[in-house]
Amino acid sequence: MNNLRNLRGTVDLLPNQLIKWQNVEKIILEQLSRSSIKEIRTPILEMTELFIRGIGEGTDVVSKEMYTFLDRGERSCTLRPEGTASVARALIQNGISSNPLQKLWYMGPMFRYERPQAGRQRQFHQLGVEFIGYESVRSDVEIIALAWDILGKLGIQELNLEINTLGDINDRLNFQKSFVNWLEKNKNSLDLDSQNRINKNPLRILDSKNIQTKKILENAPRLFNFLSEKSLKRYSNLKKQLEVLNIPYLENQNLVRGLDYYTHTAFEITSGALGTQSTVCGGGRYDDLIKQMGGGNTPAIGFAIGLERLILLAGKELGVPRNTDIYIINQGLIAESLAINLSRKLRNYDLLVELDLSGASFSKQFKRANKLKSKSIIVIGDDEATNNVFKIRLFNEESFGNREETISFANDTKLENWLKTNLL
RNA sequence: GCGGGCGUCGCCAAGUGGUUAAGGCAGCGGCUUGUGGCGCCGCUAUUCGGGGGUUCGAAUCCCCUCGCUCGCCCCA
Repeated sequence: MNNLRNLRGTVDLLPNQLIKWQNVEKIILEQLSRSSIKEIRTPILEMTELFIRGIGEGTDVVSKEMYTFLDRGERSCTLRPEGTASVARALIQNGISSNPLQKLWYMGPMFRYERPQAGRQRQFHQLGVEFIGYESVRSDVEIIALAWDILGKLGIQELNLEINTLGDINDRLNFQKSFVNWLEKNKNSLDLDSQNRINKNPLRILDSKNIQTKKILENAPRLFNFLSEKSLKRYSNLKKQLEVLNIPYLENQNLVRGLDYYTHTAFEITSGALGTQSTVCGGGRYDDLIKQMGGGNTPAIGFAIGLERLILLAGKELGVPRNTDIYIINQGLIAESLAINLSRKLRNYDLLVELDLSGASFSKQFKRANKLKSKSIIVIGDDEATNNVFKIRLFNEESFGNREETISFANDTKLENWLKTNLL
């Protein structure tokens, strides 16, 4: 056996799997286009510094999950672990001030160096959407609705939307001060991971899954109690509007999400069907990120959907391949070129045409046509080539046996009529 | 990074110390090089993830290693 293998945590997507991917992507793209959201493509490779500054040094993603290496010029490069930082960078670099309001999407591979498991790979794919320059609650609602609708268009059932608010920077700093204080006092009761986070990333302790820690946290100060009037108002407006749209949500005060840049709204969409990695969509508002990265004061909100997880959730019917409409059986030099020409003509009718290129025996070619469940076949051999005709017939159960029709290559009308009665 | 499970053909597998490593699916060839579904016949692992050891003898026992997988942490 071969010792040349793909890298751990990467996968080959084979033709039969890609049918489902392509269908899912098509549905997504249609919905994005209808929502007037424009595509942006940024490099997969960026300076390491971008993610450290954008995502935050204390985050798990940056501290232990990045695919980082030195290039030949000794520059530290990183394969992007997420898309928002790159988009922000691209906008700043290309001068967003000329158009501060933009709705953008991107789709592509992301990389995180973790142990693979169900629903988690080192190279995975995300669809990301970012609304840049929008501050209103309406934009929060629209972006959540968009994520919700994309999942809906794919026929995915039984999703849970969880929401929370993290307040603005001041709310957060006030809370953090008091929270860290409390944590220090109760340090010994916390699990080890949480103890280590006290100084690095205290907010993340909030959604610890350690049972003991969870219990102790019940008595900790709550972020919610540190929110300003304005932040609270914003949050209740969000909830009201979601209710108007009939989008069901659950409030989860422990939902803080992993990245430093979030402010106000944070949300997640999960599905029980995914097993332990249940999040299919995660997002939130990041009003300070672009300014922090050197741009102007630009509020923004976005989300990312994990495509692998989406594919797991999407129905089987999206993975069904399109049937061959016409299989062209051909043999002999002249027949070959006639066949190629005919296949081109037929494809103009948006038919799926499979041209046999093997030169194998007729019976072999028939068997292949049958294996592909082709709806019809065309036969061109020496006899036909000599007379400048081809034979065509349906190839299903009922038409078993010979009921061929002979059509001249010059007689396009007859061909078109046959197609119209039988295939189109 | 830490736990659990597993590694026999492209896929699913039998085999648990004794001459040639079942079988099924898929694939390829033939019966049938001008007409497909069925059937029949044949071919496809000197080798059991890799290395070392025990033994007269190992896919089967032991050690190491690699890989896959599920879970923890965390995320998509």
